[in-house]
Amino acid sequence: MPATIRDVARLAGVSPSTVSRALSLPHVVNPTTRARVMAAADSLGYAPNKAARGLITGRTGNIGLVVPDLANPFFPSVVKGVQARAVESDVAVFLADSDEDAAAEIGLVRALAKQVDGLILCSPRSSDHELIGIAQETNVVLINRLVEGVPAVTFDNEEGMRLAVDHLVALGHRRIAWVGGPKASWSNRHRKIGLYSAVHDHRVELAPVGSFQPTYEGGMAAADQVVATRATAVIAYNDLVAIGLLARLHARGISVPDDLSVVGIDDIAMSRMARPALTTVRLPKQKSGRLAVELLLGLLEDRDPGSISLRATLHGELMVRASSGVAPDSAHP
Amino acid sequence: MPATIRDVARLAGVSPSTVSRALSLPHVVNPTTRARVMAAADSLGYAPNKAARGLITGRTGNIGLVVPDLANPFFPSVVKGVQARAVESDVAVFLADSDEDAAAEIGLVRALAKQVDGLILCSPRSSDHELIGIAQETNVVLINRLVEGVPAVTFDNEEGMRLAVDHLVALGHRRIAWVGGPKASWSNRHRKIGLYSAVHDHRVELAPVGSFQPTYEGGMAAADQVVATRATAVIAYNDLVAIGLLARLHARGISVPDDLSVVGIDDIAMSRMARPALTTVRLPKQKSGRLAVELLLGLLEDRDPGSISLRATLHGELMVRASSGVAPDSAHP
DNA sequence: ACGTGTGCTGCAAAGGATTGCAGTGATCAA
DNA sequence: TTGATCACTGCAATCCTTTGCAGCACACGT
Repeated sequence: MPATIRDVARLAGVSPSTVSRALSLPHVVNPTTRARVMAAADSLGYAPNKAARGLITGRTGNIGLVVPDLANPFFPSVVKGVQARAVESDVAVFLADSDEDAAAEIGLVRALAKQVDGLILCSPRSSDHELIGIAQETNVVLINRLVEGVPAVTFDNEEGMRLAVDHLVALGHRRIAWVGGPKASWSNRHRKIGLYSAVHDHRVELAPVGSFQPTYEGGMAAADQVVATRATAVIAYNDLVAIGLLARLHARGISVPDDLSVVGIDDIAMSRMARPALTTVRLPKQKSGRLAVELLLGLLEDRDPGSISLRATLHGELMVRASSGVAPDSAHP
Repeated sequence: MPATIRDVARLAGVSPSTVSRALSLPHVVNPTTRARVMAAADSLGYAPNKAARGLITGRTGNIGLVVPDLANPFFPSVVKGVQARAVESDVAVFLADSDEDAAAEIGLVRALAKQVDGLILCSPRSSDHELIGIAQETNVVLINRLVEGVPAVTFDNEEGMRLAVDHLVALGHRRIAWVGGPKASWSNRHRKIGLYSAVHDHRVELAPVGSFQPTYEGGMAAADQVVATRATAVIAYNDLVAIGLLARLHARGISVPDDLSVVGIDDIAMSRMARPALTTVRLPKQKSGRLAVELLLGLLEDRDPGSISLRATLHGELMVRASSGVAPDSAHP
């Protein structure tokens, strides 16, 4: 039903080859001819069939994006960034949601791999081994995960946690609780490292309360243990957990930030709207998506690796809001 | 790099045609041959090239999904539903975000239309006229929008508002404020209709306070006008607006639900976590996505229209939470 | 022994676009 | 006038699959 290159050729009175060249290599065809072709093309509303082109050029002009769970407010932001950057380069995006399931993730990747030029895997749940395997077969860029030899854009988690700790220490806190995320999580590991290093440097106490689900419920579950540590501040694995903490603390009549300061990391939209508004470390989520696309597009240009940078690290920014305040007993220690 | 049908054919000692048939029409090839082909195929990890197949069959096995804004928590749920249903039928999904821009929306549709079997447009911002035009060229299913002659899955907004009003009236409220959404919005129009009809039937007063952005900020902006109406309850255009109301009311020292009950519609994840938790009408968002895919797949099967239902209406469910309570003066009217 | 039917399989075209190579015609120099 | 150069343009092959049609071999009935 849509116009083909032949229709345009016939209407312009030239051969299909000329149409193809007029559109993609404008300088090699006679300006008069080109004008005629152009006119014919947009009188028919012609646009080349990407699939057909892909067959011969080996490039589809499509990329794939896999995320663990769109219901987690972190990921839509990343998707949006990928989207925005992709349309700028006239690239279409396949989206897949693995539902936090590593096996499903692999399946989606396999299904997508054949019809895209490259893949962006955001916070992949698969093992390093599997990811390396995938990276050998396809062009891959990781977001929020680092694997030997695979291009990636990551957040500086260590620095982010340091920002949080610096902030709390400046407010006079000397004993800080930590609500950890899933043990298997790459970012949990790195956040923890940054945290330990920061508290060590400041010579303040750390009270870890274990691993929890990275959800609102996880935060609710962790709250009582946090209270039991007698810390005056708590840093949560992420904002969702922090908001869960806020809810449970309120229910128990513990005042934030007067009795306890709460700090998260991510800065999802919800954090601004929490009560009290959540102090957190803003991670440039959309930017990570944009950057991943740029990395991927770069990979596709020069086939020779090494010519372009394969790593990008994004920095967080402390957003001081109402959930953090001076330590309760800092006036009379 | 990936194996082609010819590689499989060579390995199995048959012609490409036989391979093709062995995989898609198993009953027409000799069982022995088929076994040999199968073995060859998965020893090479062969999967047919969708683009090449699409070229000849006219079916790509891909669908497109366009949403106005992924940052709005309503849409990721829909996307997730579409996704989930699509993978079940081995269909891949192109996702595009129009950023609330009608012109961009059309552009994305045009770009996508050529490489998909059909399109799902969620809450499209374009005019009826444009949508009809698109529907003529491509298979289209709308979500959350009704246009003459175009298949669609919608929510029963009228009924949803009635649920909200019934609830408030039962709690003794006699004067209800309404914070409207964007004038151009299809769902705003229908929610308003349902609302007017419900309050009319119950013979209670309605105090509309105008149109606001469908955002947290919109809700903040509307709050003071709501208070000025002296209504004892307010229904917001959606949950985001309701949560904005909650925030501003709290800031002004107005207690919810003691002084004022607040009800939203959508039931986004955030609503459960609001303080107080928001009473709202849950719209089956994921389900709408699943259903849209089914409708679209149905359209692709039988080309003859009329054989399948072109419309689906989904019903909301009242989620009573802490933001609504008995009317303040209902004990002594 | 011959014709017919049956069950598989292969040939070749088609689908839309790109691209190396060859051909056309014009222009210019000798 | 002829030969060479140049700027364009067209032919045809190619990418990977699918599918209508034809062909082959075999078995069976007569």
